[in-house]
Amino acid sequence: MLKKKYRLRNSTAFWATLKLKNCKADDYLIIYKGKSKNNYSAPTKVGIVVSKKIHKRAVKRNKIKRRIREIYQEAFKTGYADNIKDAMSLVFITRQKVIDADFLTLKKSVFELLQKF
RNA sequence: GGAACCGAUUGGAUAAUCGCGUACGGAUGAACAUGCCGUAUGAGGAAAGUCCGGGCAUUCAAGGGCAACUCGCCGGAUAACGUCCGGUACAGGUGACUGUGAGGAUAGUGCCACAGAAAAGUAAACAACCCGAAAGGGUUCAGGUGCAACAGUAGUGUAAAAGACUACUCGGAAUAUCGAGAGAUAUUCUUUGAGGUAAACCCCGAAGGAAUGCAAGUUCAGCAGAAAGGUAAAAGCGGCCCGCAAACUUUCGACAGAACGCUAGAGGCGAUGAGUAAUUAUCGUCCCAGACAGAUGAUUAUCUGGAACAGAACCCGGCUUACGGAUCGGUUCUUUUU
RNA sequence: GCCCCCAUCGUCUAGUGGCCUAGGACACCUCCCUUUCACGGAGGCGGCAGCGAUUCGAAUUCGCUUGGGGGUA
Repeated sequence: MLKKKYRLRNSTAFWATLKLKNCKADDYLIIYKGKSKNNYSAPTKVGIVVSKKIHKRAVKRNKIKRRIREIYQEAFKTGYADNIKDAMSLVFITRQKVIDADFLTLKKSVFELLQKF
């Protein structure tokens, strides 16, 4: 899982990232990429949005969040996420179909989207 | 052997790799560290719905009254409750057992469509029977209607009938006994023995300050104000009134970071005593999440099986709803054998 | 998280417990009118979120569930 420092935590940062509209999408996810960093040592912060419309129950929403974090962590290590390392922030917005996706298809989807940047 | 009923417990485990929150400790280092390492610990029986009751906090003003709200067989338990336990009555089931929003309809008002003579008045305007040439008079049992029609069955009686009378049953009242009480049983009297609806208004009884909810509130830091209205009357103060109070009110704009609140509690577990039980007293023992874009996951293997419902957000006690299985205890009915 | 509100034809809405087998407008379908379309006229289709309870009787009263919407820094 991601540590606290790697997470995007306030709503102004979320809005700043979303306003840039630098995004890629498929059936399951939309990924927004934030501004490039000034200071290279600053971390790339990640935010995940799972709306209540996707599923009513908190358990399922939490599970989706955990899976995406896990996948991001793996992508970061294996080098799939190299081309977003210069960004200040990254926001994952989930779409309706994500509730049907299992771990492997979600993983594939995230990796492909990250490569597009 | 089969079919049921009731209660209780459990709510995945183990291993491997990678990884997260909180607390404490350690090493490097002047500090800083997207820091690093170690140890401990880390979601539920419903954490859910937010339907009740409390604690806690703030506001209102010191108080009084009204309105409104809530509950409703009896007794007990509890901090409190609309909850729980035990009992009563009624209803359902062969039974174990289960269910019940279970005060009052002569305190009053309203409503009871259609049908029906009539839907609650000292009732017959359809119809039936008797008398009479007719007009009309007498009787209201049975019929039909309807959710509901002023007791039911059998007889006596009568022109034919009718609680008109008799017996039994149901209902009501009184008295006696039993019980803490709701009530139970027995005896006697009674046909003046006059419907339903209060989850319609309402009446009676009982208890409780009210409102707002931790996004309550407290502290620190930071901060920016502008325009309009108003001068003793309006506006303000928990719904209203009595009353209180004495300078602000409205609109627009800006800022919204950190800490406390925050988890030792009407706490858990065990033993003994009291009680039918809910519960409670004493003693011993344990410390068991505290986040703030919000921590328990991913992959693989095995275990009968690709294991249900589902994620703490100030904290407790309930209720309700969702749920794949597994285990234990008690009880009933029925069949067969002895 | 906390606190509230709502649910009636495809859409927008009426609706005193019985007159409701739920009314109206627009939309849709059929027919008439017109050379044809539109307008107009006649007719039709189609609904009380779900499950229980109270009541003789529930869209309406009560409880639970489901699905929407709003407020609150």
